[in-house]
Amino acid sequence: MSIQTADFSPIKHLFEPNLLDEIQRVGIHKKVAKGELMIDIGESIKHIPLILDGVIKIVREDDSGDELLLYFVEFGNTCAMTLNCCLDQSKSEIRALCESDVSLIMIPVNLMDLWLTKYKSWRTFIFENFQNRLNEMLKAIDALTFLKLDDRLRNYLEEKVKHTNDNKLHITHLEIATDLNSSRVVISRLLKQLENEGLLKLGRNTISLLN
Amino acid sequence: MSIQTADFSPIKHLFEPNLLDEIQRVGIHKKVAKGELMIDIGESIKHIPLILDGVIKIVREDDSGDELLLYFVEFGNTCAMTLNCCLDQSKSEIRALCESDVSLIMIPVNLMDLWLTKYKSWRTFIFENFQNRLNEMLKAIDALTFLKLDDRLRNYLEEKVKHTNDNKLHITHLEIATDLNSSRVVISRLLKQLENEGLLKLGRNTISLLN
DNA sequence: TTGAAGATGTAACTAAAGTTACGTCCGTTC
DNA sequence: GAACGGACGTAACTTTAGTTACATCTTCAA
Repeated sequence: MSIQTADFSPIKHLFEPNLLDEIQRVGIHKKVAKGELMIDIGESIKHIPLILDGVIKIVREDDSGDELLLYFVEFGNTCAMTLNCCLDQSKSEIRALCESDVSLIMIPVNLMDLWLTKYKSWRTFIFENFQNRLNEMLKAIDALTFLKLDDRLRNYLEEKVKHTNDNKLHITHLEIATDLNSSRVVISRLLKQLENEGLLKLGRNTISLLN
Repeated sequence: MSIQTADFSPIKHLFEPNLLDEIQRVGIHKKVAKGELMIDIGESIKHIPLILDGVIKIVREDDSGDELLLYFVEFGNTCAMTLNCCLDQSKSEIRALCESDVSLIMIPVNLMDLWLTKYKSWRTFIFENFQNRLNEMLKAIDALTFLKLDDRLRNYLEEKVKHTNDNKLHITHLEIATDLNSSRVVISRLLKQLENEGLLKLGRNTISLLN
C-alpha cells in the first residue's frame, strides 16, 4: 500500500513541506492490527516506523521469559530504541506490540543521516523522540524504584484509560500481571483492595475506573 | 582555564580535524574534584559537558529525597540527559556527581544544532551517546525488575571496581545503601552474606573484592 | 450437554526487604 | 582521656510481594 492512500495529516505539522514530499515518495504505508507483534527482541531493523495513528506497547523481557511493560508510543512518534538499532545495525533490545490498530509509515534506515543534515524539522523530530524515550524510561525507573505495586497498578490503569478513552478497560488480571512483571494472584488481591476503596469496579474481563 | 592546557588526546579519535579545531576554539576546559556536584536536579544547562578524564555518577531522586544511582558516564562521553535539557531548555531531571577527579570540556549549547549539520563525527558522537544512555537506562530497569538486591549489590561492586581499577573499594555501607535506594542494615546483612560466601572481605570503610 | 480452558476469588504459607533498636569499635576533638 | 559521632554487627519484628493450592464461574467447542 502506498503512502498516497494514507491519511498523514497527523504528522503534517511535524515536518517542513520538502520533507513531507520526500516522506510521501519513499515512505511505505502500513497498517497493523491490534495485538500483532511489530518488532521482536533480537530482530534487526531496516525501517524507521513513524506512527500516524494508534498506540504501540514497548516491552522488555529477560532470559527466563519474564516481561515488563516499558512504555507506550503514540502518533507523531517513533521508537527511539529502534533509532538505536538503525544507527549501529544492532538487534532490537525490546519488543513492540500493537496496543490498538496502528497506522504507520516506514522510512528506510539509510535516509536517517541524510535527512539529519538536510532538514531541521527532522532533527527536531529525532531529538524530541530520544528525549521522550529517555523521559519514559526515567518514569519507568521512578515507578520501579520509588513506588509500591499498588501505586504502579493505579498508574498503569490510568495510562490504559488515557489510551483507550474509555473508563471501562477490557483486560484480564493475568495481562496486567505480565505487564507489571508480577503474578496474577497479587494483582487480583490489589485490585480487590482498590475496588473496596471505591476506586474501581471489577467484572469479568473488565475493569471500570470510577471518578 | 583554556582548552590549550588540556590534554584532549582521549577524544582526538572521536572527531574530525575541523571539529577538533572548533572545539579547541570555543570549548572551555574545566577540572572538577572528586565528590563535587556538577549538575543538580532542576538546574538549567548552558553547556554540553564532554568528558576527557574521570567518571561521573548520575543519580535520580524522588520528592521525599530517596535516591537511586542510574549509571556512570566515562571519558569520551557526555550525558544524554544533559543533551535533552540543551534542546528544549528544560531543567535537569538528574544529579551529576564526580565519582573521581574529572577533566572536561564545556561546549556552548547553541553550537549543538549547527555542528549536527556540519560534522558527521558530531552526529555520530551525539547519537552514540543517546544510545549509550538508553542502554544504561535499560540496564538499570533490568536490574530493578529482574534482579534481587544481592545481585544488584554484586553488580554495583563490580562496576565500582571497574571504574577505580582497584579491588579494594573505599566506601561505606551507608553510601552503597543510598546508591541502591536501600537501607544500611539490609546492605550490611547482604555484604556479610557475600563475605561468608568468600566473594569479598569487609573492613572499616573498605570492601575488598576477591578473585 | 458435557467437558476443557480460562478468569477470578481466597486462604495459607514463604521469601525478600525494610525498620527499629541496640551494642561495639574506631577515630577525632576538646 | 573523655566524649562524641560515624561505621558496622546483629537480633527481632513488620511489611510487601510472590507462591501454592483450591474453589467457583463463564464460555465455547465437540
